[in-house]
Amino acid sequence: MTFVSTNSGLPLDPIAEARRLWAEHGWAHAADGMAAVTSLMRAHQIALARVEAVLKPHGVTFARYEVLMLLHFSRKASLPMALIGERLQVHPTSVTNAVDRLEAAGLVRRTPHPADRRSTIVELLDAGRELAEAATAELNAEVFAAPWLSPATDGSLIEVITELRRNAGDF
Amino acid sequence: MTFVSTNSGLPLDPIAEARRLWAEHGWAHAADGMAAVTSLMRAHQIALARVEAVLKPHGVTFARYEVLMLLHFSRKASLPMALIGERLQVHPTSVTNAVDRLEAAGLVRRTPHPADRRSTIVELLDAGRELAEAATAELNAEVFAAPWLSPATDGSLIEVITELRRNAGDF
DNA sequence: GCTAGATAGTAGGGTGTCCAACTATCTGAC
DNA sequence: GTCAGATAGTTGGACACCCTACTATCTAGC
Repeated sequence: MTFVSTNSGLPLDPIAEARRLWAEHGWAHAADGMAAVTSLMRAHQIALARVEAVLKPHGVTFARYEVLMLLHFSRKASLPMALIGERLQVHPTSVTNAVDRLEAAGLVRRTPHPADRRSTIVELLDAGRELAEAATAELNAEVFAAPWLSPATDGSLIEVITELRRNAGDF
Repeated sequence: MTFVSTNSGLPLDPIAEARRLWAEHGWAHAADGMAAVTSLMRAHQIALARVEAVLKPHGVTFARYEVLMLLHFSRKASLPMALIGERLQVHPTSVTNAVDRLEAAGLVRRTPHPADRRSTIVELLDAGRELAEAATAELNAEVFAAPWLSPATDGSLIEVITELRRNAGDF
């Protein structure tokens, strides 16, 4: 919900405007929740755009970068598909999709699980590791350590969302 | 980034784990930023899923619901395509997409702009207004006023994200 | 042992977002 | 007045995500 009344030429905050309208229509009890959800949507959009802009020259998306880093941090640089989906909290089909593309790019490799023939192991290849390291260096410098989230408040953001995730049964 | 070490059987917070790994790898300066961005991604996923679950029986998605509400709140229940994209902060093609489906569902109608023949006005139809009102009532009750965001902290969430958006030049 | 139910992965379908390119139209500078 | 540049909207393509359905395989209960 990001509405702005057209009364003035001043640059209003669309979300604050929506919250005001919500309250005006008798939904004051839900106005904060609406604003919180809408804020989350927009913040996600902003954050994702920044991350993707850095990753694009490296030839990967954030979803695929996450898979590479997950493998990079695992003991043997290899994990079953199902575990990847569980850790990244995405649907199995999303894992299939990401691994398809990573494999086509020569960054990972599918290997049959030695004991369970239903399972498929994804293995990080050298090219994938190199790309992950280079991308991480740039991501850290350009996005994660950048001051668009002021140091004081990003800790607060993490805290609040941690509570939200806990309430949602995330962990 | 949501990684969990496989050491213990305890349900760890994947994001806290990723932050720990980031710090261990000498990226402490970027660990909070990484955790903040990852938190945003996950929170968005959770919030969107809740909203979409409520809207699904009404036959609309959140993106289309936002268009309906924007029209509902406008003076004449009609707005140009371009203005919709600007207010909702999405790409023009996303507006085209949403309006196509809303129009196919008989919820809105495209009308030529009387003065500017480049422009197209989107008009809310009765069915669209009714759907928006019903969906809002349920969304308010089931999601926006629900306690999955504790009343104390959702205000804090809005504040932090407002600052983030302001730093991003959002308004 | 054998079969019912759970689990792993994939294919197909639907939706949202963005980008690049293209048409049509408007606007302002000369 | 004309024409270059800006603006509105659409089309086509790439990606991500989810859901449903389906195959293959494992596991547990009888």
